[in-house]
Amino acid sequence: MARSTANLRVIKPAAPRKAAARARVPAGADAEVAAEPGTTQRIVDAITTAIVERRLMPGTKLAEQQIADIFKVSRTLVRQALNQLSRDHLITLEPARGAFVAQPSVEEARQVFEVRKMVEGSMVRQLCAVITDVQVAQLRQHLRHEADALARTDVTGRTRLLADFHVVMARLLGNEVLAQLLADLLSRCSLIALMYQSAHSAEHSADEHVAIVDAIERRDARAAVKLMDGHLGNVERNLQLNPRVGDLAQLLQPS
Amino acid sequence: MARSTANLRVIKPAAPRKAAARARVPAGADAEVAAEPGTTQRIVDAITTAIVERRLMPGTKLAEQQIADIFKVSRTLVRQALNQLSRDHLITLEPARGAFVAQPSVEEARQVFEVRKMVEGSMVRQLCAVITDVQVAQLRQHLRHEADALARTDVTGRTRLLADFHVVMARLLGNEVLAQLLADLLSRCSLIALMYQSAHSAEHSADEHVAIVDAIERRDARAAVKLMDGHLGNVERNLQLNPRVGDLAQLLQPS
DNA sequence: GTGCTGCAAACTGTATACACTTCTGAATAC
DNA sequence: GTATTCAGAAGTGTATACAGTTTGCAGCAC
Repeated sequence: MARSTANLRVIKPAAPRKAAARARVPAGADAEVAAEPGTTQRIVDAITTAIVERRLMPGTKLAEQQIADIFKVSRTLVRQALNQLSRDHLITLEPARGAFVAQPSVEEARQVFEVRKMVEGSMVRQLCAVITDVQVAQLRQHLRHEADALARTDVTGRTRLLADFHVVMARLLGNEVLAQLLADLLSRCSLIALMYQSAHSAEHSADEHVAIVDAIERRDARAAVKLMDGHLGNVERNLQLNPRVGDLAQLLQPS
Repeated sequence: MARSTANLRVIKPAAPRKAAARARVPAGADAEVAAEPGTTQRIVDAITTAIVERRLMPGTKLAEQQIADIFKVSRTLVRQALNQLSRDHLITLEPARGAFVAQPSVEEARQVFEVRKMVEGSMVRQLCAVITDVQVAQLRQHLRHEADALARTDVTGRTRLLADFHVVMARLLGNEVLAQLLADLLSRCSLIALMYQSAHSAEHSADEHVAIVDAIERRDARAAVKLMDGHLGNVERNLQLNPRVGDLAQLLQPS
């Protein structure tokens, strides 16, 4: 299938100077981040969104050559991307068998939400102590975006914004390590939601976000923590944490 | 049964280097995978321990071919390992220039410790609520190991055990997601300590561990959280968070 | 002597080649 | 007709080849 080399050389550079992909912005407000069209990253992003937007269902096999053909690159780059995705727990790599869209177990889902409660509870408490009025306004604006997406029934944007809410709070603390950690957890949650969620009840989540911001604005740490904890509990409870597709191992367990 | 033998390739010469730093188990599936001495993982472990044991100083360049020669493999596997290490923040990959042992900035150090306080505070509180007497005994045993290493002035083992203490607690909660998250943070802390630590004051840390376990045994959540927070604060305060080698950018900043 | 230019060695980034494993399906045995 | 075996296809794991970039040094201009 490999057509002769010919001139498949796609000169993709055009990226003159690789900017700071690493979030290392000490003092200089040199903020041209976020735009790294690295070839591998492009593949990672494409597969990630495909999974999150439910175009790739859990358990789907991701054949290397197939993906390589799609992106017009060699398997080398595809393998790099798959490795990265596997470290994000979005896919699982089975030795000598290939890559598959991950099927997080019920137990894993439980653990992820437990960790989120720990991290985000502390985060909200901290936020109440140090947040400025300007930052509260930023949160309000995010809530407005959520409402917009909800009104437009923009499912994709809505889902993303609801998740981003949590990352935005981390960013407000100026803690990039925290933000990245939370982003990782949230991508896993996307997959979990995808597997176990019946009805999305997005308005419910958005309302709870509003309540949380209200508490933060009042600098009422205790209430904010409680609300966040309840919010995450609701999201988790909203999942059908009963075995479903792909959980054959659990379905056939107690025979 | 054995068709074409094919013994022209010695896959791996059974290197007995274990170092189960990060076990890559699918979390929900069959758990007979336990020890996978994958070739790539062997390189990752070797470099990791070399960094943590201060044989590779921050800023050191890691040339691919050089490492490939050492491990008698091709650059392909070395690159995989380097990618993994870069995601663990132990090295940084500079495009077209190579891999270097990371030099975490002071700001990054601060953020990592802040996250640790958040996560481990919640963890200890949770632990007080659910821990069993048997598990308390397990913690005590770990403390004993710490004391042993201290008595033997086994620097390497001591450092590892002091870090493991925190992961052990995560494991006691039965939360693998939490444990892995913490393990990541701790590996970054090793590097941070390596860069900024003057005197180790290991006994001090060990004593504080004892106090934490005491509080946990009493199921005194408030005290345990406070002790853990103080402990992490002490560790952080013990660092010389002033610019040092490698922080030239900061040193030359206000010119 | 100092500074610029350009070439060559070394190294990284990507593609391709090849070995080995898994899977599928058809032919064979019962 | 059902079960077993085995060969070919397809796919993954690793090595190697090749192209582009960075870097260090030598040579040249001034």
